[in-house]
Amino acid sequence: MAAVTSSKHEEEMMELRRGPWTLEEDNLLMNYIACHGEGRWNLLARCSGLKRTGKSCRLRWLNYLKPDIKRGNLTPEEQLLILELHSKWGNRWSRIAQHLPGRTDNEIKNYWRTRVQKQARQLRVDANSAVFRDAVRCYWMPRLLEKMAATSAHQVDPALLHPAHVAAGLGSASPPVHGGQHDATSAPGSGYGHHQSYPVDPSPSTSTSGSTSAAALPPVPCFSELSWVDQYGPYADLDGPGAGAFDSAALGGLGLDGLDPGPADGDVYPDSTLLDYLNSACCTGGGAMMTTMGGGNGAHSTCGAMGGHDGDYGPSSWRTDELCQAAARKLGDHHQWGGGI
DNA sequence: AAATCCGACAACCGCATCGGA
DNA sequence: TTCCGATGCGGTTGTCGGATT
Repeated sequence: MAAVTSSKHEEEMMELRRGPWTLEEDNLLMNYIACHGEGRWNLLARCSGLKRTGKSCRLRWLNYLKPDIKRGNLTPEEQLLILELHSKWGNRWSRIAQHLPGRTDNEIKNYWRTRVQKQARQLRVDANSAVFRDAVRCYWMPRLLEKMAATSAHQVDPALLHPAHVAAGLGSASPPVHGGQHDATSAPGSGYGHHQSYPVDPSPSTSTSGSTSAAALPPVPCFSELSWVDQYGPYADLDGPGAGAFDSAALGGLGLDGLDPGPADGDVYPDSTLLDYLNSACCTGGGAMMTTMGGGNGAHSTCGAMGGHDGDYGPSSWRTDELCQAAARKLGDHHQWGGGI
């Protein structure tokens, strides 16, 4: 452990910086990488003049400064892909990120923790439980598909901003383009995240605080309106302590991106309509999934029985490509699925 | 208007893995 | 084969801005 000790000693001697990066540090890092390329992060840290660890430099570059980093809210397509891939691979963030060009594992991980896990907590189920995956699959995903259909119909491009700052910004004082909430309206150079205001030239962000483009969407069925919800509850027990209450109150408070809160909106979906909607959107081959779900025959996860294969998550894994195709058909959209998944 | 709470995300930390000597 | 530094990965924390009270 002598090496570790001396390394720590070195770090102490260098008075390593921590916390938010400054514009000057970013420029130093970008300049160095432009000259020497990526990699050899410890050497970079020593030679670039940065008082940062190699790790910190690497992270800053990969998660923030790299030119092909895609900024902006995750599109419905990307959210859908994350849900799908996470169901297959679990918390393999880097692996998932490989399938979302321009997105970092950190970004995906944060999305999962702040959005997805929050919903699971509200449902009082484990985010990795079959119950929650079913809920996601049957409600969230169709809504995302609906959003995708709406988006493509209106020719609205997702708010994706490409930093593309290195080439143009080297040596300049202009920070890369990446808004706090990644608002597309952020002017170039004005958009450091709301946590990334440099000590100098704070560049206020035009944060829109969060939610993606759900505003234009039609009313949506919500969990609390579902007749099968209460029946489904008992099965949640199978997924561990505290997982039993798939209750209406919690469900009614859902604020999933793509799911409206429900009753507060004043729109009421007759259950029959809901069931039709869900059956047609969620199931292929005319399987009466919701009926089976509500049947109370002890089936733990009907969705899981619909073909969980090819994944590491066992029998309760599910594939969404068929689901997506079916839902897209239902929505009159013709998204192609399956490529690369 | 001020205080407090909460959501979101950048950054850090520790551990695992890889690859060269 | 073993050692050790470099790198990658996932979990967690810190901090800030907006929302709410």
